[in-house]
Amino acid sequence: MTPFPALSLESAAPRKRLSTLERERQITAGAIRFFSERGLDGQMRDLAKHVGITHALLYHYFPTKQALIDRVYEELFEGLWKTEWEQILDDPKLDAPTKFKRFYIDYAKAVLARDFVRILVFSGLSDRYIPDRFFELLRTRLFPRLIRASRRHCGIVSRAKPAARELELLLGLHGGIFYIGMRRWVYQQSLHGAETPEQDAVYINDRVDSYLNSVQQILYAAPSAT
Amino acid sequence: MTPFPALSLESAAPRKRLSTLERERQITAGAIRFFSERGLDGQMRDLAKHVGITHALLYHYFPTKQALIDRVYEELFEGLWKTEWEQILDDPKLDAPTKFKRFYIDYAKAVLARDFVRILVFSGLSDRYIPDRFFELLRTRLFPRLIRASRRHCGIVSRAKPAARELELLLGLHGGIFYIGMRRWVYQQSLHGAETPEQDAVYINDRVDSYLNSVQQILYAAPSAT
DNA sequence: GATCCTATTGACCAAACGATCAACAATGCT
DNA sequence: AGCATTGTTGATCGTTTGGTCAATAGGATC
Repeated sequence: MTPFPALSLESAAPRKRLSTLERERQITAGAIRFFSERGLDGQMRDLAKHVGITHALLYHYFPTKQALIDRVYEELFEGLWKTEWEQILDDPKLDAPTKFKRFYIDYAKAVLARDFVRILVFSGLSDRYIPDRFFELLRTRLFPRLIRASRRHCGIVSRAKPAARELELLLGLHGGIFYIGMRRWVYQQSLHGAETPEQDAVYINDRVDSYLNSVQQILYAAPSAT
Repeated sequence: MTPFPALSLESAAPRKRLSTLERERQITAGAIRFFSERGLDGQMRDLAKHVGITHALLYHYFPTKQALIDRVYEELFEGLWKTEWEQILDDPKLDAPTKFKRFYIDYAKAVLARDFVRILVFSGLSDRYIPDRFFELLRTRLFPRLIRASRRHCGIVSRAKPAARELELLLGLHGGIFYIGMRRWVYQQSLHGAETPEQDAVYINDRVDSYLNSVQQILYAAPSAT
């Protein structure tokens, strides 16, 4: 498949003998790249080539393939969630549009990254380890805050459990933003030109405006719609 | 993995000798189910067990594994796109909300099906065969019509090529709807109770309303927003 | 520069994998 | 009933795969 057996990170053949810590980091980083590309079924020998070592060495650092995958999961997850986001969403001085936009623009930068999106989806299709943990975060730390902000935006103070329609409309926004990552890193369909964080911010702002401009009317207006 | 070697479609061990056509259909149907569950890396022997035959018989009907996968791709794609959808969206007598809702509710029933969603994503992560073809459909037959209906809804008659922001806001709606399928068939996170087509319709209607209620103001109003 | 420590490797194993083929056994035809 | 057709299987092949291990060699310490 790959034209060259050795590759990217290394120039050609860096020979040998790194410190344990350094090599371990190198393997972990290489594994994240590799498994995000090939999937969790990627072969250990291919990964070894990718890192520039023998596959036997992988087993010196990780007792089993699953152990390495677990490490990849850890590495990918840790540092992903910024408590700073919760501070933004809890800040009583900010209005809803500001909260949503600041949060989602930064969230997109962290979460819509290639390695995370692909491994999230790979894991979803197999062991579901990442989605289970990730949605636990969203369910407990994110969605309640966004619902609260949405309600306040509409002049509602209730702290009642979100209704299904409330949550679903929010998930429409959330999923619409995640769809940017799906198209970019899974389908690899670019539909239109430049893909910079600045452009993403424009699109995210529009999506947020669309949600906040209509949520009042759709969910909390007197029962008579369509 | 699976508790029973033989399974679903067959009662126990249906012995032998089906007509060529019948067996081929059985294999194809089984392969769709099987590959949508295990991914395209699923083993031929497991698939054979799943269908209730020997894996050698698979090679009697399909010369190679790839040939079978190609067949799965075909089968999954054919009959998916209903020209009826284009008729709805082209009908000058319908207003935008009706068009969007009728279309997306029916579209969701066909496209957000388990097998299609999972194989779409599996394929996206590997050979991208399905996403490439599917997005070609969306790009040429769907999005232009939805943009046209959106513009008309806003009192705009231009037939100019969609601007990036126009298309992206629409993709926010589209992706938000597809997200229902992702959560259901990939992440398998059910966040809240019942998952019936009727419930889906409610959520889809809300999403469509949210988009159409705000698109005018966001995209086509005098330049002064936030 | 000799010595020790251990990071690194090549060779190897058993199971799994896609693929092949000669032999077997239903079914239809006469 | 007998025969030809062909759907079906068990055995087998060559390769790939995760995993093991004894032997090698690079670097630090003295």
